[in-house]
Amino acid sequence: MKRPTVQDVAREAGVSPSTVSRALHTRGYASPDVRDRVRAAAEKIGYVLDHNARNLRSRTSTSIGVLISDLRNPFYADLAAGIEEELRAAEYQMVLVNDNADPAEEMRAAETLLAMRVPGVIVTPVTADCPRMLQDNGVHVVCADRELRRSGGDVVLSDNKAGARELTEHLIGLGHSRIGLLIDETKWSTGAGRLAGFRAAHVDADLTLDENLIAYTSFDAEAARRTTRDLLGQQPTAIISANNVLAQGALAELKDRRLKIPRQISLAAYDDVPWMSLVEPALTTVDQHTVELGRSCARLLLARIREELPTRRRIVRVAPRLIIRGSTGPAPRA
Amino acid sequence: MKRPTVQDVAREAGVSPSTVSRALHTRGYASPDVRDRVRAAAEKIGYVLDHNARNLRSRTSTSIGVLISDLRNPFYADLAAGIEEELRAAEYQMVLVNDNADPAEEMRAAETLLAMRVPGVIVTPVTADCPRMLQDNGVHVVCADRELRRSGGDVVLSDNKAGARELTEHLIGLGHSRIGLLIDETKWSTGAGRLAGFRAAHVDADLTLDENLIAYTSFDAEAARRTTRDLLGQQPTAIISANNVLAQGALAELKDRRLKIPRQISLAAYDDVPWMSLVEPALTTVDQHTVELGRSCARLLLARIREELPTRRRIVRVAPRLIIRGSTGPAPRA
DNA sequence: CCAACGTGTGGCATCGATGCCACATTTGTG
DNA sequence: CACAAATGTGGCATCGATGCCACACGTTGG
Repeated sequence: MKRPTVQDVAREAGVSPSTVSRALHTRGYASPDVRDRVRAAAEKIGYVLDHNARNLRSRTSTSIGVLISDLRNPFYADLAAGIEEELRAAEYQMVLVNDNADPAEEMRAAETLLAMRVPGVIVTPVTADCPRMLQDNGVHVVCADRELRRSGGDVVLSDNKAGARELTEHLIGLGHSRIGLLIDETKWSTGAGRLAGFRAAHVDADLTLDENLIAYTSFDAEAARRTTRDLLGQQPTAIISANNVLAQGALAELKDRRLKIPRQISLAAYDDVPWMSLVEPALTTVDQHTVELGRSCARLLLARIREELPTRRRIVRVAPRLIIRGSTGPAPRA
Repeated sequence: MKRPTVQDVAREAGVSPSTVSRALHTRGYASPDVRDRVRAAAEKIGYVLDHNARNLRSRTSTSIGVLISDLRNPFYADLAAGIEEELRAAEYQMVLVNDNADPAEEMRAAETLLAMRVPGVIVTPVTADCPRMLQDNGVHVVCADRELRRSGGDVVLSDNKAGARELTEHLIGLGHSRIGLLIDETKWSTGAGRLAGFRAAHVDADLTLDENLIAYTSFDAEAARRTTRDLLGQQPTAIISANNVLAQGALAELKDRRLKIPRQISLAAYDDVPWMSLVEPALTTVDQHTVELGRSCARLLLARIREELPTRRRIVRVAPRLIIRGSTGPAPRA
């Protein structure tokens, strides 16, 4: 299977290969007349640019690496969709890799991306090693959704603290004073921020927070369900789940116990995903604008690649939005 | 930013570039001793292969194009996740493009993939032109989820007819004789198959199907909702929605009307997605094994690329599975 | 003891596009 | 009208890895 090259187009159009290259792909001198002739010739013989050759010669690439944990989680899917949309508009391609939140997989993927000579990578980092290694090799990095200490690279985050605070305030405003928080991790900025917002709202309202109401669990609906069961022993009148996966477990447990939401207990979640408005009652949530988060990542990365940004590290914080639905209501009387 | 090349490794290890290439990447003669020395040298100076150079020279690539409609739809996300999983295991990369089911976008993406010299593409085709064009250019194509007439290429499908038939039989078995079908398209094999299965079940049960019960709508939850409203005028005792998006609309409308599911009306859907088991009552569905569908696509494509398959076009049909949940029950008495 | 062989290594051209420079041609200016 | 500047075009080397061939060994068998 032999495809035509610039040489062939040159012969067909009666010009030199250099001219073909200029006329078709790179900007630079080429008279309108020649441009048309070259374009016609290329069209006629079915010429298609070879990205590998171009990338090799010009030491660039229009492929961008995207490293996420799990495409099946709507959060990551939305993020990827936003990224892809923006990249496509800029004539870039997205190389998507699932790392299953496994440091080894993440590192392997990063090495592959290095080999592809991608100019940039967007990653929801598992380990600081990965972004750092990429940067050490001259690849621009944007960390999405979380910030790892000393990982380097630009960052795009949801303003977790503000979102969690607002959500908690909403519940406090409804008279809840024993609010349970279901959370999986607090080492990354994501969980840490949400926890901080939760605490801050208590402080602001002069409420002492019973530490037993903070229920640590693992990133898994089934585990969240068991943890919810334990948490209910602490007699909360409302539960906040720190992300969409944990919310599934919490909801399952509450329904299983036939607890009336929100009459007997309120439920709310960080990270709005579609099913949350389909269940009955629909869940009060914090919408992270995940697709927009993805778009921001891509825009930021492209700006970096084009060297339009000052050297200084940039941190973009996307304001979340509280969506009040039916799952939160006044605290029941004790 | 200058990275080490095979030349540098060769110098470091005291061998020739050819030997480095053989020792590190290609199979071929290289004594264990030299292999180790080369590996050590590469490690030491931080050498990373350049895929562009390799691809150019060897006229291959380990990137695979994946062309889908909408990553935000869990069906496509699962498909992509399955594909990526299998590709990653085989040391291939996934270049993912959303075409928004737009023929022009699809074609543009296909051209980009040609330029990348990918050896294969997995596509949920919008137009037969796209797979055909790719094949004309020597790219292996696997069509996922649907078959377009004369599009060429291998195909991986859910056995839509069998699945729809089984689902319909389940409802007929519950005593339903007026079953509404909410469907968006019947031109592609997907919709056509589901409709055929729906009809076949009626024939098998000696039921005459009232054509007014087949409600055509567009691929959009809001439209599906309006169509459901109209469909209810035909007095169905059960509704089947042909995919997960339409199911959202149908459910919303039934809930809005405060119809008791399944006491007053049963609801079922083709294409199981997570929210369907979270709502109350959980939806009876047909699980397409979407992730496995994706894996199959990737395996098939890789086998093609490795030329392990006979020339003849292959059609893989993945058997779906009926999952009975709470949303379907006995037909109400007339 | 020498031919035939197997094994491991190096040399060189090559994949296709493009950056850079030299040069030809046209246009503008004093 | 001459000379400088602007505008196009072609030639050639180059990006980095690898396929292919030639060849230098050491081994085996007649």
